[in-house]
Amino acid sequence: MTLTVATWNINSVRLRINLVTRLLRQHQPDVLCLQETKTIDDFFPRKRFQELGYVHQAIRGQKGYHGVAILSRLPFARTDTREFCGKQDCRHMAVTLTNGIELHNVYVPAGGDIPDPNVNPKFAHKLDFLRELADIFETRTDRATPALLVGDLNVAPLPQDVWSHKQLLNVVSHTPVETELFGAAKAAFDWIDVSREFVPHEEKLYSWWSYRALDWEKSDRGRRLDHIWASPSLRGAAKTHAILKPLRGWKLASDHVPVLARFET
DNA sequence: ATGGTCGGTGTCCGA
Repeated sequence: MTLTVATWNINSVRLRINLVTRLLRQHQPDVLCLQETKTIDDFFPRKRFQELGYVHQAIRGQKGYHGVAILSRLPFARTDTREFCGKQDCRHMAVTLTNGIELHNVYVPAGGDIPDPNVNPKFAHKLDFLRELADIFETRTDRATPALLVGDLNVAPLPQDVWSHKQLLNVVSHTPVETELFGAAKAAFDWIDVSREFVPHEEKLYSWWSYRALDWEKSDRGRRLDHIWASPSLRGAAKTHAILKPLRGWKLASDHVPVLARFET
């Protein structure tokens, strides 16, 4: 089995379809997981992906906000979507490939600005979402199933996943309550943090740079919000990994860059 | 300590 997977918060798939096709041509992943597609399914540019060989498509979008999609050259045995926190927003899509790998594409709520669930319902939603993410896999008994969980998880868990650990401890995405719940979700299925299998914890590693910087590259105030998790049954299977930082410099860039990994068993 | 920029259901909301 070989599988190359890519995840990218695209921040409007219709606006950036040309960037997506450039990524697919250059890197040719088998499967691409998108978040923040920001379109209803009727307007999703299915044909553009079909033309590039990504004929297997699992799409779940809504008007204006959120939205996830899995575009694949490999066929699906099944597709599934979950409504986290009892909400209808489109934040999860799962497929099982015919090679047996189960793939979850997740878009965790950003959580708003104020890191207090008592005054900020968006932050409360984010914490609930992370708890549910832990619960789903905690209760699963089929630990042998090869599985991947990728997406914009909107948490930078490690001190070196942000430009300043100290200055971001009270900033949503890096608060202790978030990183603890993130850790619990990760531990619930013994998920492997694939990016950190390749890059030591002591090294800075980011996948997102704010639009608000005058010069994103010069200030380099990034965060690692986008993740690829692999189940323990895939330990050692990840052979290559990349976070495509140069794409942040593309014209009309998303504020997130793609994360890629290649698995071989 | 603050403000800064994006995209879309656009003169507001979510990120």
